[in-house]
Amino acid sequence: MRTRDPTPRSTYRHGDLRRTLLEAGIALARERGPDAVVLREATRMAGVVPNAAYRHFASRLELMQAVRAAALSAVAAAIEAELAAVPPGLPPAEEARARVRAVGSGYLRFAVQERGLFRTAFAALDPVEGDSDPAKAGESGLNPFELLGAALDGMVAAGVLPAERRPGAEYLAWSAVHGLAMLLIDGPLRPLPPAQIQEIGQRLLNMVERGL
Amino acid sequence: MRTRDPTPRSTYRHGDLRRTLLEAGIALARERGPDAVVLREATRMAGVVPNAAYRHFASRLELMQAVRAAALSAVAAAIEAELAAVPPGLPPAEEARARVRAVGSGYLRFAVQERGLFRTAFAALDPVEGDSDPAKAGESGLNPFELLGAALDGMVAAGVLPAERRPGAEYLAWSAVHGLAMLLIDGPLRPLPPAQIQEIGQRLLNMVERGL
DNA sequence: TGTACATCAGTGAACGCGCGTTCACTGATGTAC
DNA sequence: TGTACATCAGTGAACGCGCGTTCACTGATGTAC
Repeated sequence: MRTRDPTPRSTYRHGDLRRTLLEAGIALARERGPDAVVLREATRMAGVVPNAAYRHFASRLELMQAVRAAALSAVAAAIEAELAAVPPGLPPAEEARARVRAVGSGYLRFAVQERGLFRTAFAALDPVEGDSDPAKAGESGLNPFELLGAALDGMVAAGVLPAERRPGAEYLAWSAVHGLAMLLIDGPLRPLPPAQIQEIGQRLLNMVERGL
Repeated sequence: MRTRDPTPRSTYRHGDLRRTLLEAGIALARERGPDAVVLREATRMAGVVPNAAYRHFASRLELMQAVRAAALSAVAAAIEAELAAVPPGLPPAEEARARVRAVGSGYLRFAVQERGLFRTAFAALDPVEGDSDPAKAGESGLNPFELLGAALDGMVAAGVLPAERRPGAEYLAWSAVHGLAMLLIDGPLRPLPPAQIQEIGQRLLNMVERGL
């Protein structure tokens, strides 16, 4: 399993091994999901002896967590990109709705386009695990969940969502979108052509909008 | 890792090793999820030498698939139990709605109570895998997805769901419920107390009902 | 500006582990005569 | 009803694999004088 050339160095020191290992880990996660993030493989890709990794990560788990944080950032960035594409100048109610939809679309788009990273971002690392690291943020400094929360707040502010329905609403919306992502990625909807994926995604967002 | 006593036999022949191995596999999946379904461990639990398994399963994957089928049956059975508890004598519209909710509740209940089996039932077996075995059925002979479909058909028949919205509706409903199950099992909602789990489940089902 | 030295990133070799799987076997069972 | 024999379920021993991780090391770097 040669995922990347061993990149022989001329120098004894590597330069920035930590970053290189992290990027190797991300590449593995992108290609084959969280289980593919193997410490030895990352060092191979970096052209370095296996135990060199221990200068930078205390264990495989620590590397894994760094990769996971990067994957979460990437999800946030995808959502932010979609938010940035919301046309300006809409009436407030429309804009608020469009922003919530954008969060959902960005999430779904990322799931489909970066299957391995998406699974890495949300995989339970271990059967029972602390999981207490704060989810990593995107450019805005918000993680995907917080971006969704902000969009929902916007709906309340625009008078589109009754305030008494706001608490916990992110869990409902997140559930719907996350569930569809799973069905598209690992489940029976995997073979769907892009156009149908797009359509079912929009229908799901309609359901959420109407149902919240 | 002694998960179960090795159950020493007195007879040379085992009797029903296939069933015993399958049950060992199910026990492992129940306790620690799909990755815990390890061929050697199953034979240890059965009190048999590792390669004895090959008389009954061609490979670890084949055992895994049998365990997965059993897990899917268990999901279906949980849903059927919830369906059976729908009170009789409701007006048709109410009953149709109650049945759809029952499918969702059964699914969620199973996910929370049988975390390991649930994950096994829906885990992608391998990064890229055929997945073409027909989902195993419960008592009714229907798998979870088909049970949901039947309940939705009931809503159309009762005039509660416009027929033109019926096609594909199972994917929307399934997404929502499956997503919540994931958040409850592996995600940030894991620590929620049972009462709150119940409440958010009902709110989600409200959203689906209203949004479909 | 030049030199001595502490630091510490990466090396080399090796562990023990548990896994799935293969091979040639042995001995209990049940069927044919 | 009794015996010979084919079948085939489970045994025993061994493989090669890749993994995470530990140990004592070496040699490039950069700082203090």
